[in-house]
Amino acid sequence: MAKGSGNDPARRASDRGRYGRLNRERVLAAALELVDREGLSALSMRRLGAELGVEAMALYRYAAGKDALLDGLVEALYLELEERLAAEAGPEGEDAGAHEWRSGLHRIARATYDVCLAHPQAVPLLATRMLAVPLARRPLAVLKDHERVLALLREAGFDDNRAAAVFRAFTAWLLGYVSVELRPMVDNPDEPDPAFRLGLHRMPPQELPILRDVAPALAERGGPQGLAAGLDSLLDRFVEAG
Amino acid sequence: MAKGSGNDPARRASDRGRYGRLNRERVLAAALELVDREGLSALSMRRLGAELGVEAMALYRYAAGKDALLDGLVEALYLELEERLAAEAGPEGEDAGAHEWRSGLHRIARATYDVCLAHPQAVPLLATRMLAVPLARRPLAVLKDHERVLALLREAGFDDNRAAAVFRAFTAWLLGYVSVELRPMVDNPDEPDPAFRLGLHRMPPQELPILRDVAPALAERGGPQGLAAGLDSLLDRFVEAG
DNA sequence: CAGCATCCGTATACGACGTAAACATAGCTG
DNA sequence: CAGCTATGTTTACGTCGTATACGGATGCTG
Repeated sequence: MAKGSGNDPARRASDRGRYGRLNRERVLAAALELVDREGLSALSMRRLGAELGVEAMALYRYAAGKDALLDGLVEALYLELEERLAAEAGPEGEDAGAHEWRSGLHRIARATYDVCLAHPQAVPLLATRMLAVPLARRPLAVLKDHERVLALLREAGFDDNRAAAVFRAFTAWLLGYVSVELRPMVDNPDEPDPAFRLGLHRMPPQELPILRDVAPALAERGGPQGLAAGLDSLLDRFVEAG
Repeated sequence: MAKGSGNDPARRASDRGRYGRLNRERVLAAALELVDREGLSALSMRRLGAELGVEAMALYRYAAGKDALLDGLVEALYLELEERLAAEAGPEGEDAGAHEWRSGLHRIARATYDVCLAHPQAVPLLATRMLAVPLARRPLAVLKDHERVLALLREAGFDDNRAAAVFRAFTAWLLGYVSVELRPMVDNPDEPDPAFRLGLHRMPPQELPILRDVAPALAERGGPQGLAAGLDSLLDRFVEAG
């Protein structure tokens, strides 16, 4: 019977069959991939374990619990953001132009937008975990993003209070914008008629005349331009005229 | 043994002990109160049932399932918004000034802000359910809020596309602003020293120097003024100069 | 009032969930 | 090889959402 490491059934996921199968990075990557593929509600410890060819309890070596795992997902998103920012800037030094903090904020906003559109199913986590975790307990990648934004603002000469105000406006706009952008508008994607596709027949006809008219326009996205335009508006008055 | 409607123990909630104990309004009110008091995670069908002196399954007569109940909570928030708007305007007619659509948006924004601050534990629902429910399936009170905003914009002469763009910016800013405003910053409220209260000792000291400095300022709130200022910025460029 | 349909809350049960605790085994260290 | 630590498994418990079947109360019809 070959005394040892027999081939139990249910030893699926990885080639290197034996022991060092898992690590935090792999767990988080699998979790994010699962969420992207099947949505947040499909993410359970058991399911994620199965995805990795492992029992649920094994995951507890790499995340203290489900909440910590969700925070890990948030961290993964911010790590992806960090990657994108690093890749796009290339190995050249920082762009230290005179008023280039604005373009810096635009770059960060745009990259965040891209990450969110790449992982729409995970975006609710940004809102919910942010509202659950106090500043100092946020994942390191999140804090580094904060640091990056604040560094731009402080270099531009804002004092703490002014920098904080801009930071809040920047974050609010960015978070709100991607949330609105990702709201599902279509009720039945297979329907050819636009009104039915939006499911407008479900809405009370009398009470909502304007909404019915505007709904098709509402279903359009603002895109990155909308993001940038609003950001510019906020920065203009909030800052230069501050 | 009194053959019938004996006084079982566990007949707590309401005086009129008999049958018509429940209705949708009561269920939703109890749910919102429970969430306000103990947080979203305390809201389970069983727990809510107990709160009303009823078995969990009884709730299914008033909400098709847990998700529908959460949507009902969102609806309750928007009904409260509606009340506040009605109360504040008084019985006078609509304010039909020339460019008063701006003040109309400000009034709605402010009232929404107030409702959110009154129910901070429920705010994550706004983000998550909005990202889960397509437009046409949103609760009626939500749609009526949309209608109200769009009516202001259409009366002001915006065409559909322009109105939709302003609507999206308005919604994004509002939602993002309250989310940022409600983020927990304090790690340990009992601590007298501000730095410890924020839990700054938990953050890596070297990598986040600026964040550490700015954190106290970041912990301040923007308040209603911040909301109004940003909204004005957005409306200025987005609209008048559009 | 009697009979009956209808509404409303209960009882019971099932499968999935998060996770505590004890355990077994692989691979390193001496 | 002996022993230690790191890693994954097993088992178990309590809670969750909810499908289904049920019984008693309510209100309509005669």
